[in-house]
Amino acid sequence: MKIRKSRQRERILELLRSTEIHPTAIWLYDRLKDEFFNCSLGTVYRNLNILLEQGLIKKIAFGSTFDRFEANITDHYHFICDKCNSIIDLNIPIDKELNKIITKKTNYNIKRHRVEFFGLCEKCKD
Amino acid sequence: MKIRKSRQRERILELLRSTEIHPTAIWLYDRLKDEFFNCSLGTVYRNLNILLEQGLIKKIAFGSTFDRFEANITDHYHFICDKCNSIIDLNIPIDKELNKIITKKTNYNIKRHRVEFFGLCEKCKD
DNA sequence: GTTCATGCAAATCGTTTGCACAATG
DNA sequence: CATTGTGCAAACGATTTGCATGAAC
Repeated sequence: MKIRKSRQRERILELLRSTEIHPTAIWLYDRLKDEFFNCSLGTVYRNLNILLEQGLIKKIAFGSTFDRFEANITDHYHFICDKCNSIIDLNIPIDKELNKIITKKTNYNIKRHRVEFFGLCEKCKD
Repeated sequence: MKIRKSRQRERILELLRSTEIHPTAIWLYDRLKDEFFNCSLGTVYRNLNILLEQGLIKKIAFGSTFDRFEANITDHYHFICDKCNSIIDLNIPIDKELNKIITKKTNYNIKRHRVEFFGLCEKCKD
């Protein structure tokens, strides 16, 4: 199955690349409507899945609640505000040795890890 | 609102304490039915939420579309198998200094962090 | 006896999917 | 023109909720 160009998908990628807020599907949908006023949420989800398969974006999954997406595909950690739930990319190097260290300690063959830090963000801390 | 004793809730907690598989709500429901043959999924969810509020259990919300639960409320890291999705408690000390270190580096007031390691478990690695 | 918990079913939320039509190459 | 993408609505899976009845205290 060949992937064709689509103005909607291009715009979704642009939107994701233009923001740091790690949007939800509906957020993208709301923005997309400004330009494609009849577009549907289904289109957003379909294109998000295509972009994921293409490795152009990443999904941040939180169990049964909603997913969030980001175009920053470099490996990085997140800070998540306990109050407003904003997600912020952390500009700290990921610990490449950790997988090896824990592999040795546990005997599981660890390929990658994910870290989230929690607390109150700048806006919520007062 | 006062919380009363309930045999169903007691059993759910027992079930969670007796297993290491980090069950889903339906898994608990299936077990609960053996004893309370008319019980409902709603009851399971309601009681899980009460137990969560009481701090007697924890919810594992990431990685998939549904939540999983555990009665091990001590702070610990998880290993998650990429193939069979089993979740295994890691018996390694959590890094208590990390919150402070990252607080200094980022200037966010970090209260806690969570780490998940991914790879293939014993059964799936071959 | 008052109030909380349950069972049941309907409702909700995020996401996926089937189908007829529109856009791409 | 052959095929993929879209809009729409219906379907889906996990979880929540409203309501009448049952259990706890």
